[in-house]
Amino acid sequence: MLQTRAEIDSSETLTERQKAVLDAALRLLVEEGDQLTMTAVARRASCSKETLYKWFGDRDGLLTATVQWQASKVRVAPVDGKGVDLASLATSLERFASDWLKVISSDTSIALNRVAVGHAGSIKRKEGKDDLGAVVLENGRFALARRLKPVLEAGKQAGLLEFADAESAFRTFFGLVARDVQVRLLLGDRLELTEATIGGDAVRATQQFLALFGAKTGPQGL
Amino acid sequence: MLQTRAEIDSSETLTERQKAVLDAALRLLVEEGDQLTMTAVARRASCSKETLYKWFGDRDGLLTATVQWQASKVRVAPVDGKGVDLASLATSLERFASDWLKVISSDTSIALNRVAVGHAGSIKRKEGKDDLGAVVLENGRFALARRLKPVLEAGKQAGLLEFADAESAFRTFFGLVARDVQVRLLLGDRLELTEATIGGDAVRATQQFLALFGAKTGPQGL
DNA sequence: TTAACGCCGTACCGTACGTTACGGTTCGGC
DNA sequence: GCCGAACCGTAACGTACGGTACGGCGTTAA
Repeated sequence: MLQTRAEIDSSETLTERQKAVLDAALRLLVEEGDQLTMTAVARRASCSKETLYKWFGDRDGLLTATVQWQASKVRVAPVDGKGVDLASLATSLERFASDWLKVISSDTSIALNRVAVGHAGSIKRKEGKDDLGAVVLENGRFALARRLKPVLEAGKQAGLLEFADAESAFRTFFGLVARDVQVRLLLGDRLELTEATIGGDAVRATQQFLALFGAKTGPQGL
Repeated sequence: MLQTRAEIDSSETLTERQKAVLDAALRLLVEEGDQLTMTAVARRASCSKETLYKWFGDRDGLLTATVQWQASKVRVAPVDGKGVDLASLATSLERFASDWLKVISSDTSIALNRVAVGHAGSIKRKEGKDDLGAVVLENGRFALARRLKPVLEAGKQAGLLEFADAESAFRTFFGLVARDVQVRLLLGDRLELTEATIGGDAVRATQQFLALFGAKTGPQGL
């Protein structure tokens, strides 16, 4: 009974106790991987299974609520694209890139994406049933696009960027930032991203993006 | 030369009957998703469960054999980077991009990657135990790198490309080609890639890559 | 002909887990 | 102090599935 499209902010409709339970489920998910059993959650959260079923309906409901709960916690700070010059635009892009790399390389994100991918492989869900993959996509890749596109548009208005389609430009930026990182992590590849490498990758991706979509007007070489 | 462990080429050591069984498992994997039960495989392949266990040891062994069997089938044609001029280089890159997009958007690849991702989430595997994620990575992303890098190096030798690190250049190319496609597909996003869009994406990714890494010598505008 | 062998089909076992049921405890309201 | 609601802990139930055992059948070979 929670959400279909997952619009409602979880932090509103949940009691503190329920949030604590979902936090426990989240921790368990990160630590134990797919071994997320109802008994384990109940034990970890010091609550009864009966309560779990009353609150979340069934295992799928618990999973969905957990994913949405995590999603409601990572609302990233929106970057205002007001004073747009090349330096501030680059800074904004680097910030987005860095934030995104941190997100997709976090244990929580990896665990959640693993669950959602596995969930998408089950065919039982009827049309319109809330599936975890959609929730993760909506709060991950699509949320990023929604926040980044205004910045890109502002850059275009200011004559700093040139592109026909913001969606296409965003996807290129996405590719330049993420490259093979997410898939490798999901497949279990060790690949520790330190603060330094993330920062370097963010700068590199931003430079490449600007090289591809930066306006050719003005005296910028490269 | 393909895998780290499990070097044996599947097509060599398997009998025809065994290949047929693995094909049945593969089909079942694509159709039913994670509902790959031993009983279902036995029924689909018209063999007994006892035979499955004798041949593949346990469920994990069957899964691994299935993944490796599929991997042994998709040996992509190696592109020879001999006569290197800009046009042939671009054609090679477009070919790689197109092939890769076709692979990652195929039902088989999606199903296999889903299984491998789920597998990577289970923590029970002792160090060195063959895990599906490594096999998929080795035959996917890393195999692509092994085949593409010689082409990149040849382009560099011919003065057509400029880069310091082939690995880094490859990863950028990878990002420009795949962008968000694989993650979205794994998460269940509908996203049909037609022959036309794949071709267009391959051309775009190649142009962008050449814009970033193409040598600045000579009269090439963009 | 018959003995050995490989494999199919199926029944069977043990276990893990989702789900339900129930007794006991805490707590707010009257 | 009493009642009811909410909740905890745990036992119990049903099922699905990995894994094993066994009888039967076709094929090969002595």
